[in-house]
Amino acid sequence: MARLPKVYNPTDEMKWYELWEREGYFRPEINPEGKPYCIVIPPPNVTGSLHMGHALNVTLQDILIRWKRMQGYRTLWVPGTDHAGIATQNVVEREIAKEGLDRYTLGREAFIERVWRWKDEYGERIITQLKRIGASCDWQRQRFTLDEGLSRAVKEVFVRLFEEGLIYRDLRLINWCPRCHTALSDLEVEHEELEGRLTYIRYPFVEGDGYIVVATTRPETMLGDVAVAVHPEDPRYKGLVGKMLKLPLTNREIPVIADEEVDPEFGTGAVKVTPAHDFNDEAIAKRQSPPLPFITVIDENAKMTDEAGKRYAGLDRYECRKKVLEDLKEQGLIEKEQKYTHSVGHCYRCKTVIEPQSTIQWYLNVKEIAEEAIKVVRQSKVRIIPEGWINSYFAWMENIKDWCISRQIWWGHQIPVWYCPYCKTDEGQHQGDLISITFYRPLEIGGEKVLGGTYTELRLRGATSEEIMKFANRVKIDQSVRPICMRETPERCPVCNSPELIRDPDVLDTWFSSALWPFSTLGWPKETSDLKTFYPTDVLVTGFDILFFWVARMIMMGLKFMNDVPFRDVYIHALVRDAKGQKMSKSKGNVIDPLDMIDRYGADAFRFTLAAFAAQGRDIKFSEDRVEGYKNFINKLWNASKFILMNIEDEENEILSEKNWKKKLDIPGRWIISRLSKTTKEIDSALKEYRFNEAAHAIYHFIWHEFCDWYIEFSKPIIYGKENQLLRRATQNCLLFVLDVSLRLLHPFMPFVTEELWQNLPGQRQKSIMIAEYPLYEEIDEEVEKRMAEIMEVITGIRSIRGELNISPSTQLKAIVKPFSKDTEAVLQDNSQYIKRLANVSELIIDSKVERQKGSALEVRSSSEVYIPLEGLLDIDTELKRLQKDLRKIEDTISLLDRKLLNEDFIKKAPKEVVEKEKIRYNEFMQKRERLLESINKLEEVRGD
RNA sequence: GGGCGGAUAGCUCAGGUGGGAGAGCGCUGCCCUUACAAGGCAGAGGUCACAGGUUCGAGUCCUGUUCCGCCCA
Repeated sequence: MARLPKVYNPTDEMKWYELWEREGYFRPEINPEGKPYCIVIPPPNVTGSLHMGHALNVTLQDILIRWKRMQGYRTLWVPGTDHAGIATQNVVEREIAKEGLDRYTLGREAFIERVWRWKDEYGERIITQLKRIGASCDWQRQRFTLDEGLSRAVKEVFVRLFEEGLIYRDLRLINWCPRCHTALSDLEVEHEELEGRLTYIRYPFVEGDGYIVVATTRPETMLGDVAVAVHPEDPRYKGLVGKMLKLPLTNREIPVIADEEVDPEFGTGAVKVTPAHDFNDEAIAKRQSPPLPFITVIDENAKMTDEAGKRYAGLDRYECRKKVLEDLKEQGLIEKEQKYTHSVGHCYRCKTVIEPQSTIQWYLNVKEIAEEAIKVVRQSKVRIIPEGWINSYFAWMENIKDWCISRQIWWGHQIPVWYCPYCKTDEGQHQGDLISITFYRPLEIGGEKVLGGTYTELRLRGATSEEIMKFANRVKIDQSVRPICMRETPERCPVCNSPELIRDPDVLDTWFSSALWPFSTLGWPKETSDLKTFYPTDVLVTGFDILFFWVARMIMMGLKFMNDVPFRDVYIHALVRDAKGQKMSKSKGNVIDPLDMIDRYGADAFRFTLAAFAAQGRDIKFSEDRVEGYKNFINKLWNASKFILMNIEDEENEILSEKNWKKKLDIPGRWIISRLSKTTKEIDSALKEYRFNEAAHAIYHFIWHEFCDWYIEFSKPIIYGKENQLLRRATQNCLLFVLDVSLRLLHPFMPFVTEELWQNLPGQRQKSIMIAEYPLYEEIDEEVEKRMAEIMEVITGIRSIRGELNISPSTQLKAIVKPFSKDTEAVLQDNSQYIKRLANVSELIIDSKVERQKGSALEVRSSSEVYIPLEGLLDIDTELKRLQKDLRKIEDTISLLDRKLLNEDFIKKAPKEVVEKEKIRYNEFMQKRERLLESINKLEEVRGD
C-alpha cells in the first residue's frame, strides 16, 4: 500500500464523483431489495447559479440520502430544474436587448425557441455545480418542469380541474408588475415599509360652499376617483352621504357614500374611492348598489391613460403625481401634507412597485383542497419540522384566497384553452367581437397601418388569423367568450367546426407546475413503477421562504391527484446569512459563492460547515472561520489515518487474519469501541430527527477528541513496544476498525475524503464507501468507560500540575498516585504503562496506602489523588495559589449543595435519585476539600519555617 | 395592526421532556514529543437581556418590559 501524502489535497474530489456515477451508485437499482426511500429535490431555477441556500439545501439532502443508501434502502433522489417563467424570460429578454431586439420583434415562437436555446446552453450549469458539492442524485431521472412528461402532467391537471369547475376566469383587480407585464399572485408581492407622504386634498361640494378633505398616499389616482366614502356612523359626516362633490382637475362629479369598512381613524375619516387602482376601493365599489364604475387611469406600463385627461395622459405615474400635486396646490386644494410610513407592494422578481390592474385572469379555487391539506398536517400525516412552522402553515391555509394562475408572459406552460371567434356567446353575441387585440407595432393590412381591434374587424379587413396572433401584444378575451379546454390542440371548434381557433395566450404560474413535482417527476399521469414504488416520498427538505409558494401547493395537488400526501416529513432549514446576519444579496455585495468555498477548502469542509451550522429554527450566520476549522479537522483525520496505515503496513495480512481481536483488547481498546458505539447511536438518533448539527458535532468530537487525542496516544506504547504481540495485533485491528467505522459514519457528511481514505484501507470488500454498510451500534460498555475515566483522570491530573506549574512537557517527572479504592488501584496498576507515557512520567508509584511527601504538588481527582515530588523545584507560592484557587471553587460548590441538602422540601419532594446523586457529590467534594486544606496547611507550615 | 422567533463566554452559536452552564474560533502559558505546528498539553473567561411569578429547584415553564430579526395584512 502506498503511503499517504503528508496533507490531503481536495482538488481531485471529482475523480470519486465520476467513479460513483459511472458505477451507477446513485441509482435505486443498486439496492433492489431495500425498502424505498425517496427525496425529490427542490428544483433550482434553470437560470440560477448555485448560492448558499442551494448549497445548504443540497448538502442536507445528500446527507440523508447517503445515510439511507448505506443502510440498504432503495434510495432515490430525483433531481431537476425549474423553468422559472418570469426569471428566465427576464434573463433572455435582457440578452436579446443587447442585440437591439425585444420579444415582440422576435415573435412568440422565435422567442421561446431562443429561450430553449439559452436553456440548452446554460441550463446545465447549476447541475454541474450540484455535482461539485457531491450531490448523489440519480441523474438518469433528471427532470425539467417544461419537459414533455411534465407538460403532459400540467395539462392533465389543468383540464381535470377545469372540468370540475375549480379553474375559472374572472375580472378583478390583480397585482400587476408594470415591468414584467404580468399578473402576480398575492404571494409574489413583497411588502415593504416605505416612508411616503400623506396628502390631504379638498374636494368641493357641487352645491354650496365647503368641501370634504380626503387623505391619500397616491394623489395621482384621484383622477380615477368615483366616490368619497365615509363610515356610516361618523358624526362628522352626518347628513353628507348622497351629496355630490366636484372632483378636482376633472369635470367629474362624484357622490359621498357610506361604507362600514372605512376607518374613521385614518386621515380625516373620509377616503377617496378609486376602484380600478386599489384593492380596498375595489371592495367598496363592489359592495355599493348599484356597484360603482371602474375608471382606469393607469395602464399596464404604469403610464396615465386617456381617461386621466389630456393634461396627464401618457405621463408616468410618478411624474403624474408631481403634476397633480402642483396643479392642486395652484388651485389651493391642498390642505396639508405629512410624512407617513406605509407598506408598498413590490414585484418579487424585479422589485418594481406593483400597480393594481383590473384584468381577466385564470383562478384556481383552492378552498376545498386547502381544507384537506390542513387536515393532513393536523393529523401528522405530513410532519413539519421544526414544529414552529406549523402555525404559519395553518394561518396561511386558513385564510387562503383563490390562486391567480395565469401570467402574461411567454415562457411557460401555455394554458390549454382555445376560443372560437365564430361561435356565439350565451347572450348571442359573436365571440369574435369580444376578442380584442393590440399589436406591438402598427400592422399593415390592405395598405393601412392598424394598431389593433376586435378579431372580427381585423379579419374583415383582411388580416389572417396567423398574422393577428403573431403580432399581438395583448389579447383581451371577454369573460363571456366560452373557453374550450383540451388535453391536445383541437383541430376544429367542437361546436361550430370552424378550423380557426385562438389559443389563450397566457401561461401558467411556474408554481403551478412545481406543485406537481413529487408525482410528475415519477411519471404521473402514467402509472409507472417509480410512481408506485416511491410515492409518497419520504422527506422534503426546503427553506421556509417557499413554504406557501411550493410546499403547501404540493400538499394540495398531491392530495387531489394522488389521493395521498406527497411526502411524510417536511424539514425546513434555515436561511444562510452573512457573518453579520444580513441576508446575502448581490446589491449588498455580501454574497459568498459556494463554489469559491469549495475551491478554497474542498467540498467536504464546506458541507460539514453547513451541516454543523444547521441547528433547527435558527438562521445561519455563515462564517469562513468555521470552514477553515473543519478543513483542519479533515487534516486531522487524514493524519490519523496516515498513522494507522503506517503502523500496519508490513503486517496487513497477519493483522486481518486475527479474528478474535476484540476479545484480546485491554481497557483502552474496549473503551474506544464503546465510545464509538455511543457516537454511532448519537448520530443515528440525531439524523432521525434532522438534527444535523448534533450529528456533525458527535462525529467531530469522537474522531478528534476521543479517537485522536486519547486512543491513538494510548495505542502508541503498544504499537511501538512490540513486547506483547497479541495485544499489539489486537490494537492494530482496533485502530483499523475504528477508523473504518468512523469513515463510514462520516461519509454522508464528507463523501470525498472518506472515500479517498477508505480506498486506502486494506481488506475492503466493496468497491466504494458509499455502498458500504452504515455502522450499527452494539458494544456499549459502561464499566470499561468508568475504568478508563479513572486512568484518564490520573493522566490529566499529572498534566495539570505540569501545566500550571509551567514545567516543560519534556521534563520527565516522578509521580505518586494514591487511589481511593482497591479496584481503582488494580486498574491503574494494570495500565501504568499508559500513564507513564501519556503523562511523561519516568517513575510511577501507585499505592492506596502511600503517604504524601513534603514538597510535592497535589492534584485531587474523584477516584484518586496525585503527588508530584518537586524537591527544590517547587515554588511554594505558586503551588499555594493553585491549590487555593481549586479550594475556592470546591467551596462554592459545597455551599450550594449544603443549602440544597439542608432544605427539607428538597429532601422530601425531589426524586430520590436526584437527592442521592447530590449527596454523593457532596461527600466527594467534602473529601476533596479536606485533602486540599491539609495540603495547604502543610505548605504554609513549610513557608513559615 | 396581527403572528412567529431571538437575546447564553470577547466573537459565532449548541443547550428534545425543569435537577452538576457547553462547542468552535479568539485569548494566555508551556511545547517542533518519530500521524498532524492546519498540531499537542494546560488554562483564563458567563448576575444565561431585564422585572416579577410557578416550583424543593428555572438558561429551560408562565406574565410583563426593552432591544433585534422575520412573516402576514
